[in-house]
Amino acid sequence: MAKQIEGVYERILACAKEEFLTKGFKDASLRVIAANANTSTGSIYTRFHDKQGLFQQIVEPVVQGLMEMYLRIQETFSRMDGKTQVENMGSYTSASMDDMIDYMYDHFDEFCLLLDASYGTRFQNFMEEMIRIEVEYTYKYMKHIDCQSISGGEVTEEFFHIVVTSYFNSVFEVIRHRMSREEAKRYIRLLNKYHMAGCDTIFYPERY
Amino acid sequence: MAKQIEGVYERILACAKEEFLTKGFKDASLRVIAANANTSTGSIYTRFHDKQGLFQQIVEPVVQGLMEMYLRIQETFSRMDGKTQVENMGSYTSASMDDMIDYMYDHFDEFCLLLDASYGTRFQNFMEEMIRIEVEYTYKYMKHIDCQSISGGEVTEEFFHIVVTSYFNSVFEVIRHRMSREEAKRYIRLLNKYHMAGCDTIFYPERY
Amino acid sequence: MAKQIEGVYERILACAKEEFLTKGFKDASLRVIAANANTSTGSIYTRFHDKQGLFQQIVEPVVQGLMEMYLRIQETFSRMDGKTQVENMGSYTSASMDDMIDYMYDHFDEFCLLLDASYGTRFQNFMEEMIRIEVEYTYKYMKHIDCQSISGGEVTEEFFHIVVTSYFNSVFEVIRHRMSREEAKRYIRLLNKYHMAGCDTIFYPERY
Amino acid sequence: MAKQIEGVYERILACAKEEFLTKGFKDASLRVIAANANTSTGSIYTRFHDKQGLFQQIVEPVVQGLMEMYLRIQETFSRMDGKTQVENMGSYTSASMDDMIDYMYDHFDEFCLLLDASYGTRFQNFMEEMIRIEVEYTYKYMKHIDCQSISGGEVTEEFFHIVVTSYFNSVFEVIRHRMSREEAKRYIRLLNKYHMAGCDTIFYPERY
DNA sequence: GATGAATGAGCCTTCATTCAT
DNA sequence: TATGAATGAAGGCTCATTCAT
Repeated sequence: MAKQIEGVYERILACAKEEFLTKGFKDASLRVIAANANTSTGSIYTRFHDKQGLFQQIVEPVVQGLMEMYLRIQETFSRMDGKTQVENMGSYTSASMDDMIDYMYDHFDEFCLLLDASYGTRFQNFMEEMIRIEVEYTYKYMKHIDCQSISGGEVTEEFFHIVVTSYFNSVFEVIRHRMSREEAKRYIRLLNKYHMAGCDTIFYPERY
Repeated sequence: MAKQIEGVYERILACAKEEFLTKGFKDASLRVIAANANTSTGSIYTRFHDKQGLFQQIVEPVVQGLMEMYLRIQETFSRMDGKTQVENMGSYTSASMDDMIDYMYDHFDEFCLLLDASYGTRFQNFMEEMIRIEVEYTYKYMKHIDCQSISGGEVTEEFFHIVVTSYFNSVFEVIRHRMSREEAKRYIRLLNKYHMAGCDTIFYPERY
Repeated sequence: MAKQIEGVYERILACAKEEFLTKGFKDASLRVIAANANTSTGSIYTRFHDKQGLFQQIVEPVVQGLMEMYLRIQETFSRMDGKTQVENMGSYTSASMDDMIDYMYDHFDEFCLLLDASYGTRFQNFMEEMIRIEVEYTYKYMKHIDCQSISGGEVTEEFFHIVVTSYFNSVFEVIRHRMSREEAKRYIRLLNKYHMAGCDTIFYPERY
Repeated sequence: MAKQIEGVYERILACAKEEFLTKGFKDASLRVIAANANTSTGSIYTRFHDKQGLFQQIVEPVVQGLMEMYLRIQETFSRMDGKTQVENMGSYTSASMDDMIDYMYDHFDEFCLLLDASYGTRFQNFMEEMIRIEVEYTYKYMKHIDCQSISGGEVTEEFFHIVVTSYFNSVFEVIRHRMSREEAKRYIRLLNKYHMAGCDTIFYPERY
């Protein structure tokens, strides 16, 4: 009864991360990964079924973790009463983002894979999916609190989507620059202000 | 006098655009392009020399046009005297961006190729290059007019780079949404306000 | 009634020589030849039928000229009476070779093509063919004058073939070195002595 | 433990030898080799990395063996004292050549590949290299023993190069004739005498 | 369960030759 | 007759995946 050789699993994952990060999913070569991990292509298939499976194994826990955290944040916010929501939106968003950044830095490589190396996998739309959810929730909320520029039709859901994408991408860009966690947080706090001010121009255009 | 069969050139270009847009440069197959264009792989080589050449033929004029326009804009601005610069920065930037949007819409597919399908070609860093130039020029300019948060070290060039990337990407995101030109312009005007306000939080943080 | 454009024929030949010399018959590209000759591939086919035909056109006159000269030399020798033959063999061979060298130098490129670039054509065995004839004639002659080592079976026709090949190749080697005609002749005269002495060891082994 | 299917390695080598011998390196087709060997092109790559690697695998050991043997022979000779050298040159050369012939016959196909099918590989100059070495050593030696025709400038190194080439080629020609090993040796012994006598005409022209 | 050789489709590219203009 | 675009077979090579050992 042969047992899976200890350490191989981990080595494959480590080498796969590197290969995927360097070349992207499609251009990554399983043979190269196997060779670097000092094992055989076959043993990748035993453990991960196929190339997609390998990528998924690396990335899925982080996807789920991120999604859970994200939904928890949304959930918590939506359970607040209306007044609290309005009063704390800024600080809550900021604190939440801090937690998210921590999570991303705790799973840095995996997150980078999702960001820039997932083309060709079923995760290639992960970021878009998150943005979609964010847009949906927030847009509903803005409508709910009767935001004028939305009910007035000046800010469509599509435009809001673009803005949120811009926001997320600016955060991701910080990640891509591979700065230290603290520096990143400082920058992202600045970005929050930046985008908050930007959002004001959208939702309260009369002030501009 | 041997002539190229009429329409083949156009068909190849059209099918190549589609193939490149769908799969990206690397994953695109010349066989598929040739088959869709109802011709032979060889006839691609007759016209475009090789795969890179085909992509280049599609994209290069647009790259040059865009670069020229972009540099002309920068040049014109830098020739204004200091006072005019400060006073008209906002409106000038906005008008310039309108021209750029027009150019991009005039060459829509080509621009999308540059945006999302150029990995593996010598154009893969085109957007980054534009951003780099924009950052360089503008950062110098801000320093020149003695922006406090820059001389104070709060806004590093790196952070500014992130912000500009965010700005450009939001514009590109509009393009990606494939909306009508007019809608796009309207959105992008809004985005300009959005980012201007955001930039104020960076350059004049004392107000926030 | 369109006429063949003047000078094209010559230009194709010139460029073909260069291309064949540089790359050999198989690796030579008709498109390169046409391009260098400032004409079209088609015009090569009009004039020379195909790739082989082009090579042949360059080389065939020289092949024939050389063959004629060679056969004339053989013929003349065979018409001498036995005594004259024996007495003048050395000087006659030497003078003949001088004439041949002149011929080769008069058609230097063509000869080099035959020598080193004819693989893949019907001329690839041209040299062997010449050697075969030389062997046949000379061997018969040696037998005729009742050479002991031949009738004694010590020198087979095959061995004689090898020796003649060696002789010819040493002459060709001089050609390959691309020295001046005069220098070449001087060297080849030395080579004649060299091989004459060598031949003596074969035909009169008792002296060695 | 995945094993290479038995006999495939050998079959590929055998078919490759045949294909290379028949068509030369460049014109040989891996597809044809694979088909003849009843396997897939991929399995050639598994074993030999690429086309060059396949050729190299066949030929390299022989190249090294021959070179080692050759250099050992040169070395041994150069270690003799001057008098012994002069006295035994003939017999030593002859014995050495016998050993070389044995080696070539022990690796007949490989040697033929080197001889006539290596164009386009890194072995294409192997024979010239051997000749170059031989010329260098021997020319030095002749100078050293103060050969008159060398110091007199009658025999240049270039001419000597031509002569040595002629000698080697005559030996190779025997190989090409694919005669039995014994016959070959007998012929080559005769060739040695032939060329020795020839060399005398060069180095001691006053006797002729 | 581990191995890695085998597979064969697919990649870009080159070429001699044909043939419509 | 001149042109050179069109053709399609063939080239070397890579790869994810399968499967016998």
